[in-house]
Amino acid sequence: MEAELNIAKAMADGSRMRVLAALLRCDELCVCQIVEILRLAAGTVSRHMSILHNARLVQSRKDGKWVYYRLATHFPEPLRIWLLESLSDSPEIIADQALLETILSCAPEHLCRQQKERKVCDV
Amino acid sequence: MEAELNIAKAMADGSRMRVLAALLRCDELCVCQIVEILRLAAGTVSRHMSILHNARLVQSRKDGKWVYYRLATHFPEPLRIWLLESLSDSPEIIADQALLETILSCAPEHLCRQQKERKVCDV
DNA sequence: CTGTCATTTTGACAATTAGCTAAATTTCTA
DNA sequence: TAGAAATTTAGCTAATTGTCAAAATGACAG
Repeated sequence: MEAELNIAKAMADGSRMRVLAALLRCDELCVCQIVEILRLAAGTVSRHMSILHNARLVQSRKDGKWVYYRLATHFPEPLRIWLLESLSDSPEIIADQALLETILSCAPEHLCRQQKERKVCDV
Repeated sequence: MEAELNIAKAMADGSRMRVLAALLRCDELCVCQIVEILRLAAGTVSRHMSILHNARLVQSRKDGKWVYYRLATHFPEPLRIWLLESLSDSPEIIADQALLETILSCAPEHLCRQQKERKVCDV
């Protein structure tokens, strides 16, 4: 039961559920892109991703300085179906989806620069 | 997303997952029967059941002094499949299953009496 | 090498939650 | 109607968790 409990706990957080919903609809996302969606501190996002990773719901790939996350190949199919079906008409998820379009249309480097400037400018 | 988050939170606890697993395999259980499986204080069990009820994963029926819980008729099918498939070879769940057989074989009144005696005898 | 950048880890703090006991509620029965 | 029994609610404590800021790590560029 422990594995299933870890999975349920991993899903039992709004931020992590939003990340899963985003990953259900795009191939992969790097940490700075997820930061852009959640608008949380990078450290916090990293922690969320490690919880998802630990539950084996996502897998990661390192490309230079960037770390990309995607759904695990063994992501439980029933859960994929449940999330996809039940979250499709959720306002938050739809809003994230729109933001995701923008995020995916520019390279990760731009995002990171933007995030840094935002921090400096205190916006 | 709120409804789905409530569902995930409801499942994200070992005791509640065990109750769901038990209810997946039997029609309904009254609170004192669930107490017998979880071996937790009645108040605690009641609270767990209200969380599951609030997430709309279970529904209740009152019969005299007893309250019976069963899976909600609208229990998400993908979740039912996931739990059934992934928990079927979990040691804890298998042990609960065996205990459940015993519990179902005697009337709820006996259980409640046993629980009371256990409390008095401090066993 | 040295500095910079993206990510992860760590430490602190606030908020949430599971557990208990005890009191309150509801229902049945004498 | 009074008492007993099953369940729920309330108050409390201890443990867990989400968050941030800051330090540490790992990778690339000059």
